[in-house]
Amino acid sequence: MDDVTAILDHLNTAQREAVSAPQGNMLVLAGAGSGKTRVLVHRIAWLMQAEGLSPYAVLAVTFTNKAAREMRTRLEALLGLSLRNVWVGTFHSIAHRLLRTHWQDARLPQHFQIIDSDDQLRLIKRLLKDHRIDDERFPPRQVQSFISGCKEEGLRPHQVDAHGDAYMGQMVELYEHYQLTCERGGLVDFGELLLRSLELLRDTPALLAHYQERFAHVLVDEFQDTNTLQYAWLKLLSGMKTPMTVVGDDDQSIYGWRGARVENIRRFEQEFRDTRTVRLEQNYRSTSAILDAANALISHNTSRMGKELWTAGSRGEPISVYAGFNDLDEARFIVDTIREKVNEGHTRREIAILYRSNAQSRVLEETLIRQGVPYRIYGGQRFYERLEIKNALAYLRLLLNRDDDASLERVINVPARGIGTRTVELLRERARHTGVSLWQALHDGLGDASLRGRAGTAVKAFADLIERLDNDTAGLALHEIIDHVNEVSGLVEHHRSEKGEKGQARVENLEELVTAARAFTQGEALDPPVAGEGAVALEGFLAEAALNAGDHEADDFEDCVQLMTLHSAKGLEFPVVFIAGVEEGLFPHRMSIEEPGRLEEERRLCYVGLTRAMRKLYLTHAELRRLHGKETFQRPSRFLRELPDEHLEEVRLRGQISRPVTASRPAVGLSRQTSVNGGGDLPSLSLGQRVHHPVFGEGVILNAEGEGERARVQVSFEGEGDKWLVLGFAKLTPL
DNA sequence: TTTACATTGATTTTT
DNA sequence: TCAATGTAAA
Repeated sequence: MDDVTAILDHLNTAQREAVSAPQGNMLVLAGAGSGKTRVLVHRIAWLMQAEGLSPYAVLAVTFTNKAAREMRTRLEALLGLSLRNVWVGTFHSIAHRLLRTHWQDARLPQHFQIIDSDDQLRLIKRLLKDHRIDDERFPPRQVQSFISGCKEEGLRPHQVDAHGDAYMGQMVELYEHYQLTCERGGLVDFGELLLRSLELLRDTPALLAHYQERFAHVLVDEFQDTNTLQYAWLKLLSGMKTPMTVVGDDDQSIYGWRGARVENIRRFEQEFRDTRTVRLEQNYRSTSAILDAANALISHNTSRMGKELWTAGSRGEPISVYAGFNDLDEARFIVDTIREKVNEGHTRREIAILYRSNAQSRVLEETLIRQGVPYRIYGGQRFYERLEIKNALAYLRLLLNRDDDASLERVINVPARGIGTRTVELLRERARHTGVSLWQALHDGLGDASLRGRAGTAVKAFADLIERLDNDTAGLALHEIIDHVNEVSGLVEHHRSEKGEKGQARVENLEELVTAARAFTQGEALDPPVAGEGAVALEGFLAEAALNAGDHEADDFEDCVQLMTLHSAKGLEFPVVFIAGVEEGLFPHRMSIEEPGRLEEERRLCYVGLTRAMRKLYLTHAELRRLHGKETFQRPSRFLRELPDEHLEEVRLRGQISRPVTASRPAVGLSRQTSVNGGGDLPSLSLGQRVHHPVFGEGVILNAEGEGERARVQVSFEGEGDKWLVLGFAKLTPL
C-alpha cells in the first residue's frame, strides 16, 4: 500500500473525484467515451487499496457477461493479481449463485435448471395448446412479455390486479399455470432468477444480514438499464446502508421497451441519502464535430440529468450526409466509400455500418458481396442458441432431471424414432390429468399398458435410451459425457445425414460443444458456482450455457467491415461509422413516433449511434426504399434537422451528376427526380428497376440524369460492374 | 413423416 | 420482400 495514489495517475479531475471519493453513495453520470469502465475499475482498486476493503467485500454488478469479463480482466491487470474472491458478475449470474448456494431456503429443487427465453416461449406455446386457449387472442409472445413484465415488476400472479378485466384475468391465469409448470419441472427463467433471489433475501433475514454484512461496497454498471426488480434487489441487498457506486448515462438509455427504467437514476439520487453526483463529460473518443452534433441532438430531449460532452481534441472532419435515390443507391454509396477508405489505408474492421432494424442489412450485404468487401454481421444466432446445440443440451438436462418436460418434448422424437404428435399428445393429456411430469406419465403409460404397439415400443426405446445414457456416463468427465450423449443419442448421425453443408456445420458444432465442455472444466468458465466432476460439472455447464449463450463476435482473423443494429453497437467504438436509413418512419421508427417518451428513446439511440464514431461519421438516407416489398417514399429523419449545420456536409456524387438540390439546407431536400422517362418510344424506367441489356445481361438501375435522348442511367450489371448508358443508344428492356 | 403451398405479418435484445 | 408459420397432400 506504499503508493495508493498511483491508482489516480492518468485520470482527469472528474474521474479522480469519482475514484477516490470517500465511501458513501455515489452516482457517476458517465457520458459516452468518458472512461466509464476505467473509473469503475479504478474505484474498486481504490476501495481495496486505500480504504482497505477485502476483495471478498466487494460486489460489482453488470448487465452483460462481456462487461463483467472486461471489468475483472482490467482489475486484475491494474492490481497485478488474480481476484477470485471479488464478486464481479451480471445480475443474473449473481442471483443464480445465490440460488444455487441457498437452494433450500429458496425452496428450489437442488438441480433446478435455467431456461432461456426461447425455452420459455416454447413452454408458453405448449401451455396455450394444453389449455385450448386461442393463440390469436393470446399470442405466445405477448403472453411471454406479460409474464416477464410481471416478474420484472416483482409481481407474482396473485399480486397482479386484473381490474376485473377478463382478458387480463386470462393472462394472469396463464402466468399462474406457467409458474406451476416451471415449479413442477424445476425450471427457472431469467426473470425468476432475480425475483426468486430477491424473495430469498427478503424472507430469510439471517441470510440477508449475512450478505449485507459481507458486502462493504456495491458497484453497479449501466445503471440506466436497471428495471424495477433489479432496483429493488439492489436496495434490499444494500439495506440502504452499504455504500453504493452506480454508474450510468441517462442519455444512453435505449432499453426502456424491455423494462429498463431510466428514472431509477433519479430515484437513486433521491432515495439513497447523501448521494454524491459526479459527471464525466470529457470524451476521449470522438472529434469535437461529432460531439457537438451529439450534444445538439440530445438537447432536444426533456428531463435529462444534464451533461455535455467535450474533448480536448480537434474538430476533425465534418459529418457527411448522403441522400440516395433509393436503398440500392445508398448501399452503393456506403460500399464505394468503404472501398476508398480501405484504399487510403483503413482496415475494414475499423469501419462499421449501423442501422435501426435488421431488415436493412440485406441490401447492404448484397452490395458488399457484389463488390467483394468482406463483412461480418454482429448479432446473429449465438452458439448455445443453435438448434443442434439446444437438442444436445436437452438430452443433458434430462440426465440431471427427468421431469424437465420442455427438454423431454424437445428431443423425444429427435432424431425421429417414431413418436409422432399423436403419441406426445396422449402423454401430455395423461400428464395433465394426473398432474405429473411427462416422464412420469410415460412410465405410467408403459406400466398400465395404455401405451402399446408401435408407439409403446418407440416410447420404451426412448426411456431406455435416457436411462442407458445416464448409466453409461456415470463417472465420466464432462466432455466425455457430452461426447457419449451426442453419439449414442443418434444426434450426430441425425445431422450427418442432413443434406447440404448445414448438416456438416451442425456436426461440427456438436463437436465444438465437447471442446467447450473441456474448456469449462479446465476453469475457463466465467462464473462457475460449482466446479467438480460428472453431474456436478454438468450442472454448472448447463447453467453457463443458459446464462452466457456465447459471444456475438466471431473469429476476427479476417479483416471485416462490421454490420450491426444501433442497439448492439452500444458500448463499442469505430474510427469510421456509417449510419444508414436515417429516415422518418425508419429512424425514428414508425412504431415509436407517436409517443413522446418513445421518440426520446429513439433520439437517445441516435445519440448512441453518433457517439460510436471516433473520427469520421456518415449519415445516409434514401428517398425511395423497398419496405415490406413496397416502394415507399421516405423523408429524411427529423434527427438530421436537429444536427448543427456547421458540422454537416452534403456529399455530392463525384461530379458526374447535376440534379436539383433543394434549398440551402442540405440533407433535408425533399423528393428529387426519381424516375427517368425517356420520352418518345424510349422505355420508361425507374430507379431500382431491373433491366436487360443485349451485351451486359441483367442489371439494376442505380442512378439517372438528364432528359430525353441524352438521358443516361447508371446500371449495375451482375459480373460487369456499374456502367453509365445513354438511353438513346443502349437497348435496355425493362424486366 | 416429409414436402409443397398458402397465409401472415414485419423494431430494437442481455440474461 | 421474405421468412416463419400452418395446413394439405403425398
